[in-house]
Amino acid sequence: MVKEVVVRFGDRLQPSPARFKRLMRGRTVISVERRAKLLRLRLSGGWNLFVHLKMTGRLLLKRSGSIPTKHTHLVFRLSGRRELHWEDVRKFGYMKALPDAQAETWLAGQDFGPEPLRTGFTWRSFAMCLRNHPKAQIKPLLLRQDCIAGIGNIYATEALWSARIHPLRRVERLSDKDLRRLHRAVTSVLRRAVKAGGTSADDYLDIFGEEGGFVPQLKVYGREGRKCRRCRGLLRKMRIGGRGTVICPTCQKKG
DNA sequence: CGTTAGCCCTGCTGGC
DNA sequence: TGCCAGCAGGGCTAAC
Repeated sequence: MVKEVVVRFGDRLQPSPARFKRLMRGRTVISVERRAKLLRLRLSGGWNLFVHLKMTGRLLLKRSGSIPTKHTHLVFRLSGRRELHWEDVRKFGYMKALPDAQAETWLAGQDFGPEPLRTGFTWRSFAMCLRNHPKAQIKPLLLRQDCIAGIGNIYATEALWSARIHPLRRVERLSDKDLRRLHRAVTSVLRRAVKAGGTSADDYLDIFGEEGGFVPQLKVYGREGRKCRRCRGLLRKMRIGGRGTVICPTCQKKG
C-alpha cells in the first residue's frame, strides 16, 4: 500500500506532482503487466500506473529510509517498511497515471504490434507484419514497436546475427525461409534473455538491484573487433538509423 | 502515406 | 586529480 509519494524530479510525471501524490496515496498494486516496453501497474480503485524506463530507468524495491541517489526521481513509501524508488540518469523515462477507461484508450493509441512471446505469434504472423513494409530495411523495422512490440537494439542485433541476416536487407529481399529463421531467432533470444534475468550491458537492474545474466550469452552486441563465435571472422560495428549495430560480415551477407 | 535526422539528458570512455 | 568528442539498451517530433 502506498503511504506517501516523495517527488524529487516531477517533470516526467503525469499528472502534475501534487495531483499524482494525492492520487497514489492509499492504493495497492493489484498486478504488474507489460505491453511492448511499457509497464502497467494495475492499482486499486480502478487506476493504472504506466511506467516507461527507456534506457537508464530502474525501479528498485528498498527498505524504508533508503537514501535516494542523485538520479532518484521519486520514492513510493510503502507499507511493510518498504519503498519503491524510481531512478533514471538520463531522464528519458516517464510515469503516467490513468483511470481504467482512459488507460485503455491511451494504450490503444500507442499502436503496438504483436507480442513476440505470446502464443499465437507464429512465423506466419511475424512474416505478415514484416511484409507490410516490403521496402523497409529489416533492422530499423524490428525496432518499430508498431510492427513487432518489445524488441530493442540489443535483441534486434543478436537475432539478426543468429538468423544470418544483414541488418540493411530489405524485407522484399528476404525469403520465407529467412523470415522463419528470424522468427525463431527473435523468440529464442528474447526467451533466453528473460530466463537469464535480462541484459545488464549498461544500466539495467531488476527490482532487487540485481544485474541480469544475459551478457555472457551475447554473441555480437558489445563484441565488435572480436571473433565471431560461429565462423571466427572479425565482428564489425556499423551505425544504422543512428543506432549501433554489430554484425559478422561473413555470416551476414547483404546479398 | 513512409523514412530519416534531431532531440530529450547525463555520464563514461577513448583519443589526444 | 585534463579536455573534449562521441556514444549509450528509446522513442517522439519535425522535416523531407
